[in-house]
Amino acid sequence: MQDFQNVARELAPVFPTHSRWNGLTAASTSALMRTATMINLNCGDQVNSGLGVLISGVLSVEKELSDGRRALCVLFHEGDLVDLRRTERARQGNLIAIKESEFLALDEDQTAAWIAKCPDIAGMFIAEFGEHLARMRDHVTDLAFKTPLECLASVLFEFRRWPGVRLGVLQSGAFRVPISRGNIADYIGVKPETVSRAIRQLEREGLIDIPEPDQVLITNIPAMRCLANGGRPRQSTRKN
Amino acid sequence: MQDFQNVARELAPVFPTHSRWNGLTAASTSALMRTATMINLNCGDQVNSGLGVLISGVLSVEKELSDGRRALCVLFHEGDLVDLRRTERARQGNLIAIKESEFLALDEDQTAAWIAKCPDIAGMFIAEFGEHLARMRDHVTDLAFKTPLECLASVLFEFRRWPGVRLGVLQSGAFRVPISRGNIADYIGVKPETVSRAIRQLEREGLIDIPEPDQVLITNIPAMRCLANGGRPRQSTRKN
DNA sequence: CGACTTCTTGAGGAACGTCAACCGCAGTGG
DNA sequence: CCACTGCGGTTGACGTTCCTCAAGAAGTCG
Repeated sequence: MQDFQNVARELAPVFPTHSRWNGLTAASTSALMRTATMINLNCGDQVNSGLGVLISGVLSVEKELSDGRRALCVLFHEGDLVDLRRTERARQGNLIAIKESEFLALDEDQTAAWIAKCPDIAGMFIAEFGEHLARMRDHVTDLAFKTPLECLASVLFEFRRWPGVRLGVLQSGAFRVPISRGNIADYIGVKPETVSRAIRQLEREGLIDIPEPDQVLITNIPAMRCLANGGRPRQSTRKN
Repeated sequence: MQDFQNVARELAPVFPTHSRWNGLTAASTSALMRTATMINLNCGDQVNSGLGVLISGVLSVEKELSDGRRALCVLFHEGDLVDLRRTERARQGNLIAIKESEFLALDEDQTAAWIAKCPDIAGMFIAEFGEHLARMRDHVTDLAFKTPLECLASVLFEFRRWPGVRLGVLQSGAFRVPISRGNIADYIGVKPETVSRAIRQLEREGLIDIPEPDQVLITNIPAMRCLANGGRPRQSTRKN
């Protein structure tokens, strides 16, 4: 009840501006809000709810192995629908916050009912899912056959597309890398050392600039794009 | 018109038995069918439609690079909803048939209208999407940090879960590997040679049996499961 | 039979993971 | 104020791994 009131009272500022959630009808929005609970998360916190909308920050589905290997198999940014409801699979992984975040958790049963009742809510879920599937296909492509340098270029472009990471326009496209190097490594399936070396190399070659440790400016966009699309395959082992 | 009649006349046998599509109401089914076109595909054929249901066979989203590297970023099996409608992303990839397949293509606009009108169709899409997202998260986990041997074990379990691959019960769980070694390689992000060596090794260690080149019997399920969950990390480079 | 494809096996090298050490920074406590 | 600790990031050395290449085996199709 209290949560409901908190959320409903300031309904307008809940969803990030320009997020597609603002396209819902007022009725659907308030219906969803009635099932919602806002959760504030610190970096590293695990999220118990598997359904909701990320208002700000970064969440990730983390999978760990007993020997310490760790993968971040999805990243969620602000405005994303988070839906991990299908848990019948073996190792589902944990939903964790990668930085301080605000998560609008939705009640699973009530939301399911609203999906059935409101076509626009169902359409929103379908649109979000389609977007996430496309994103994951890209990510799988990166992981499957790209070298670390290419992966890094690709993931930098991905971050650059995120809302809220762009710095002042005067900086001509510099943006804030929203997650740590270690997490980037776990996301692209390499070790932190490799990420560090790859970033150095991109910088040495003049493709990117690192004004601050957590900021990136892509100085040679065509070359980086080419790299992200597979411009640097593994070199031949043939002698001469 | 002709296609519609063909499909609608034999409506019952269209969807694979036990597929969740049979749970739709009769009205919704016939509504969908009215927008449907059955397409027969040979191995290697590219599918132009980006929306439909796979009735039999195997489809895959293939991404290629100019230097010949190739990745299969998703596999679809019978009963799966195929939806590649979001194409605003850079490199979308091609939907191709990995073996002879029957694909029930749906008209995008009409289907969108039916999704908005029929809650059970919308629910079906949402359920399928959720399932696919979970599958892709698992696959990303494999690709991100597993060794080829572990990947192979994991993908063998994935195939074993597919409908229609199980052989006679007398064979005690042997199943038909539905795709070629080369395609397995592209799916788990390694080279065909590595797949070949990994299969040999699993066989040598007595974890699996290969009665026919395209069949697998997992003889030591617990050990294989352990392997698939990360039981064989890279060995240390430390000298004792 | 030859031409072709797919799979297999082997040899060798580049690359990335492993380990270790160091740096800078933030927090803590004296 | 400084020492201590812990953490994230960086750099270097080294070795396993898996990719590259090549060649042969096995199956398919004409």
